[in-house]
Amino acid sequence: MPDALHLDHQLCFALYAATRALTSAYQPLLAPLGLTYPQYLVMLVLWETDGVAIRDLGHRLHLDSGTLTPLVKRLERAGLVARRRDVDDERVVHVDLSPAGRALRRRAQGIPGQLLCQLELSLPELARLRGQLARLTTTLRAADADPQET
Amino acid sequence: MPDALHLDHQLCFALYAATRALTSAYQPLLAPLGLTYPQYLVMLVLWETDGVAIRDLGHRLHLDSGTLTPLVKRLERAGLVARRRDVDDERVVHVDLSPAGRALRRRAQGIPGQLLCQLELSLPELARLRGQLARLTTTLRAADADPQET
DNA sequence: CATCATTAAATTGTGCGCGATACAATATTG
DNA sequence: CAATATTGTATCGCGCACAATTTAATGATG
Repeated sequence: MPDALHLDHQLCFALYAATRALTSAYQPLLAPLGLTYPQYLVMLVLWETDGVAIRDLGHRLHLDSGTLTPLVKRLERAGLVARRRDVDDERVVHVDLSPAGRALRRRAQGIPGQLLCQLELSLPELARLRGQLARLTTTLRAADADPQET
Repeated sequence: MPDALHLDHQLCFALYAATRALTSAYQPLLAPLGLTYPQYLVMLVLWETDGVAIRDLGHRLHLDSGTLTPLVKRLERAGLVARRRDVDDERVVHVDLSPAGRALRRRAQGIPGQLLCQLELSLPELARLRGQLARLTTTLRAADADPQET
């Protein structure tokens, strides 16, 4: 029946379109800082936890090394971070903020607020939406790890 | 204050992560059909509206020609569609389903149902979430077109 | 009729996102 | 201690996503 394929479009596509719209909205705010949206996410983690291992960056952001390695190298070329091998386990690479990387934090302070205005959502609505999306992500990851689902 | 940058992480990142989790969930279902997720979206439109112009595909999916031109060419190489110049306006390219492209529709019928099971959401929850995301997308696009927002 | 602005595609370049693979370092097992 | 398995990065290739530029065709204007 045609309805299923049409409804499906409405469902998964809404998420897909919203993400692209949101990252587009970030772009003009991040461009003055010289950051892309995924780079901004990495910087958010670093501003919370300087010196984090690439492995843990991947766990926090659900990104693999194939994505993070070149991204972090671009941040390094931009002078925002430095890479450092762990002394005890040389497989592990830590990412340290440079002074410029730390300084950038102040210029990023206003971004969340500016975007919140554009969203035109009440804080409860926003919290609810965020919770639903987080639950959706968890469910999908669980289903992925666990093949047999109804 | 640190909280703003942390809260922002929770908000925008939830959307970003959910989208990647959802497209990952589609992949094993689409791989047997030889389709990627964006290609699947294009096929959904074509199954509804055969012969649609690439321009109108872009409007429906909010994707530009830089994305759609190579994507449609890959679908053409796969034998699912054919490209055709408009006779009245040769700038316009129409995309027609091939017999194989039309036949693929039947094999895609089960996909929405299979994914719905993995989501573990009630239909009202799902409809509500979809509605919120659609509204979010509309709001962000409007803010983009209309520079001055509080 | 010639010119010009507009529009639609195509092209080019950068940056993800991720599967697959390779490899080195560590941990585990017999 | 030696063989094996696991873990963390790095590399490669493909497919988006999109900005910027180019090309081509249309319609409008002088």
